[in-house]
Amino acid sequence: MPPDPQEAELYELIVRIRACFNRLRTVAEGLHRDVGINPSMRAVMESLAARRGQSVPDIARSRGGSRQHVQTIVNALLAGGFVATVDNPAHRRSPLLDLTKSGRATFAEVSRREAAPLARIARDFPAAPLRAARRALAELEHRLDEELTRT
Amino acid sequence: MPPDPQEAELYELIVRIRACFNRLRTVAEGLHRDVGINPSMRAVMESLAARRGQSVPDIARSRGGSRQHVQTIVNALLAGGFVATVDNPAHRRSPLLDLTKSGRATFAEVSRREAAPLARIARDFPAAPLRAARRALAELEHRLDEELTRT
DNA sequence: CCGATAACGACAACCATGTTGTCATTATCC
DNA sequence: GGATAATGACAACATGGTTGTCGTTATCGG
Repeated sequence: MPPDPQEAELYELIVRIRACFNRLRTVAEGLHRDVGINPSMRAVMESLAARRGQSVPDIARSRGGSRQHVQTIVNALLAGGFVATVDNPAHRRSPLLDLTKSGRATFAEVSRREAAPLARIARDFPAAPLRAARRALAELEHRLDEELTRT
Repeated sequence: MPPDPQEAELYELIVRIRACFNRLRTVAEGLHRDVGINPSMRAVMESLAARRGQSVPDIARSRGGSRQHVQTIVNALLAGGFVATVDNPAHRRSPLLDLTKSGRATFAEVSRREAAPLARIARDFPAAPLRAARRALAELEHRLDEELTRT
């Protein structure tokens, strides 16, 4: 633990971020159990829910992942019938993707499942600290980006 | 995004937690590059720095991980000469562990490396929101634990 | 129009981190 | 002293990726 109080406070916040992240991940895993998708697949479905008709490289670019990784996720989604291909007028071999009816239903189901825990946790959560935390983490995120782009 | 403003705020906070976590992980990876250890190994070393003379199951219990996983980490630490075994008077086949001189030096080096980014980020960070964020995340952590122990 | 170049799908090979299960050995408890 | 729990060692597997390569397909500059 750093001696400087401000740094100690930041260090403690970082510890909390890690602890919360791990718990959030565990909760998210529970949400996705038994619906045939995992959080990665859900993230890609979210991209397609926000903007339909994207190709695999489109999704990879918008999400920052590798093209190959997104491809494997999309392949799993295709195998599960959650997304379907649509002819791409701009590229013969690179089809556009869209959620199927089943894919939309599964996505909605996961969203529905997460609503209850979210409401339970948000209920009576002190509003002002919540806002402050969101803003502080946005600032921290920004500073970490600066840290990462240091040459 | 949930319609309720309070839930939306919480949702946004969760998004920020994930974003910060990923950046923190990337920064941490940079800190460990070229010193021969990874963050997992460092965590075990931290346990040993805090209390020397623990056995593998001791560390596993205190850190919540599986015994086998800690064993693989400890094996890597032994192979790298970062920790050494000490005879365990209470168990012939389960030696106690201790950081070697090299292990202590490496641990100190990583700690030293992280001091600079920590100080840069903490510098001029608004103190009140930082405290509020730490407290809010502690509360969130607690509520997530309740969520996870729901039957 | 044509050639170079970039982007694409598909596939394989890895890698890292961590879990789970099993076995023989060793402590511990009744 | 005998049942039971704890331990090290090892294998198998799961997950979520990355990296590299290949042949094909668009795109852009001349």
